[in-house]
Amino acid sequence: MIERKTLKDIANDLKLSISTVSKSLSDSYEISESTKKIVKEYAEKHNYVPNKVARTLKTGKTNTIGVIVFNISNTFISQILEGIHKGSQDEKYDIIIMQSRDSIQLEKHAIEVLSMRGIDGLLISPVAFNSNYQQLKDLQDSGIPVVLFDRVNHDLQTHKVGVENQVSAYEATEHLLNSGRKNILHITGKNIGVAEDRLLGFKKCLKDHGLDFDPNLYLECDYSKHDEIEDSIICKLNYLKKTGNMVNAIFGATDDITTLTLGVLAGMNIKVPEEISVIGFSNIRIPNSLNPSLSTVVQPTEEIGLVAFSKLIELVQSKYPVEEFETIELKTKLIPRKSSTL
Amino acid sequence: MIERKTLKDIANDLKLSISTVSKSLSDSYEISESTKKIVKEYAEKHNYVPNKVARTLKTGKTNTIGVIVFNISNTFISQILEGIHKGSQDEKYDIIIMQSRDSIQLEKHAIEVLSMRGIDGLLISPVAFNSNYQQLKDLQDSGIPVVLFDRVNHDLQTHKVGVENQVSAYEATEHLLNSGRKNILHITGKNIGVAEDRLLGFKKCLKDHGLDFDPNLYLECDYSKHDEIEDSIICKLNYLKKTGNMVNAIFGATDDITTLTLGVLAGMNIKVPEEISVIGFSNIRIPNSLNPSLSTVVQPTEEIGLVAFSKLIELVQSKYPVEEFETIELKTKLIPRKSSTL
DNA sequence: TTGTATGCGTTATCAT
DNA sequence: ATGATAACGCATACAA
Repeated sequence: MIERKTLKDIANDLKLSISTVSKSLSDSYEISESTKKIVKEYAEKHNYVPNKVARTLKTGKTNTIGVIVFNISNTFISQILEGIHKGSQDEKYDIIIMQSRDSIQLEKHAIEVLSMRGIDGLLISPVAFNSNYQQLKDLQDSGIPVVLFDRVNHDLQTHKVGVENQVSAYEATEHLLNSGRKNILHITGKNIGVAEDRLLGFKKCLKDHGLDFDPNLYLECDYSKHDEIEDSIICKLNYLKKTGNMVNAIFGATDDITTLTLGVLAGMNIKVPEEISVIGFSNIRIPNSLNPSLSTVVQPTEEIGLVAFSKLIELVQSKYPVEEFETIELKTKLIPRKSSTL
Repeated sequence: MIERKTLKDIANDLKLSISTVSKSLSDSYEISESTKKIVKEYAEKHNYVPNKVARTLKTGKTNTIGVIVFNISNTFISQILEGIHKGSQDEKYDIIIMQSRDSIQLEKHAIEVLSMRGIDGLLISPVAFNSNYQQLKDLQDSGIPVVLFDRVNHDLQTHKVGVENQVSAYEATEHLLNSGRKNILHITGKNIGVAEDRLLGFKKCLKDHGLDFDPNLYLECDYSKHDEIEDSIICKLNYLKKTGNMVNAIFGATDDITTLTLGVLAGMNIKVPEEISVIGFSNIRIPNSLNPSLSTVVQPTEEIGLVAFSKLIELVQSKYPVEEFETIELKTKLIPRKSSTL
């Protein structure tokens, strides 16, 4: 077992003082070139690694950013994380990722763990509207900036980075209507911070096309009970069938819901798009050819991550408290495929 | 801006000593119940959060595990991370994830960053055979245990957690052969730690069926140049076509390669499985119905993560240096679909 | 039962 | 140009 060298060790070995060694390694102008050279070479040779923990304790800066998402293995999320990661590498920040699994309790716990451990800033896609508002506010007040991404429907005053939910939903809906499908079931997540605007866009589009929104053609799934989503979709479809109100299109408001819906339809032996067209927010990355039955609203996930990260760093590095916050809405891309264009 | 309270602050406010406060909060037997009560209530009220950085500096334990993977947004990897995360939550460990992007240089950097920051252990899926051997060895020697997962073909002496690569490849190959496809192109990654065994299984199966391995029907892609993989596949297929040696099946040795191959085939307008059957290692989670053309070898990703994590924690928490290491090979599942069963 | 003092490895301030 | 020393927040051995 080899112990790691500290400044003290090097100082002893070289018969120098700790501060001389420290300054040499940080290339201070106070130290002579010759001494610097000796110290640096010695450090290199014994591969000295500075203890970041000690440095953090001293400087108060952790060079770490906390990220809270509901599930890292979700395609959409992992693409955003990719963007965050890219940003972090340029800026020499480390990233600690925690999962909320769409539970307010776990989200709270994640915030606590991160705040204990010490972070310079927090990126969060909150579980629900105003979830853990007070904790996030306290964090901000203690000097740790917070930036919201993806699910930005939250009262916290800060930068928010998401997509044009309303517009995107409007366009997707219009696409369905234009292909002749007028009975559209809207499936969404309960209280998840993007649902509201997407529903608004959906409704607005119907209205603009002279159609009424039918509350029966609306299903809200509980994300915190993820396992039950499929069942509730099946249930809804069966109910509609039984009441002679079967739809000819489905609008999936999130990545998860869209994918699950397709699975359910396949399981029920309902042909897509012949019987039911499907359009949905989705970022699954598979070749078009593999996935002919799904028209998608694609979000610029990596960009969301990158932008959110850089807005956060802006706050972290700003010398004075920031008062003016931005809400950034990135554009999405509508990709029509066979599922909605018979 | 509200400052966070420290032990010192509480001690001052309560006219107690720092150590009394410290001991109270850790429920020491030395402190009277009444004092403990006062301190705890005060701490709770001002929501005191212990400074983990300081604690780490003192105790030497970070309660953090480093994880190095080549790409977090890869489906396969993110599923493994999910498993690691699950394990870590039970054990109260935090996870720091770094990406190597299949570059030995970046992998080295990741190891350095993690070791600077302080971790109690490292989980790594190495870039290549013996990549950064010395750094990992040094880490081990300095008392930070390392566990390898996924790509376990590496000389480092430690626990290794992967799947039965040889057996899985054998079975997948046999599946192709049994469906009558004998001209199989094997596409794999160069030097990535799972390739070798999968190729061995492939060859063995051919041999057992009285077939020779044709070096022309073999393509090795360079993962560190990810963007070029598609081109090299296209190139290979064109070459085979030109030389009148066209295959009727493809074996994809990794998740990425398999997906890319399908994209390429679609782009070239080659019908799957009519013209070319495809079977591959793949963990993309989409309903069967969406993905009828791909037979897969599915790996127990979450289990890989969980097992790797628990083996690491075993090392982290063991009082004495461990000498006996295990190589764990989990079972995979072959899922035949239309792509290989005309 | 409570308090004092020390050190973890840095950085930074102030001598020399 | 180099060195001595204090401080970051906590845990802990030891003193009272």
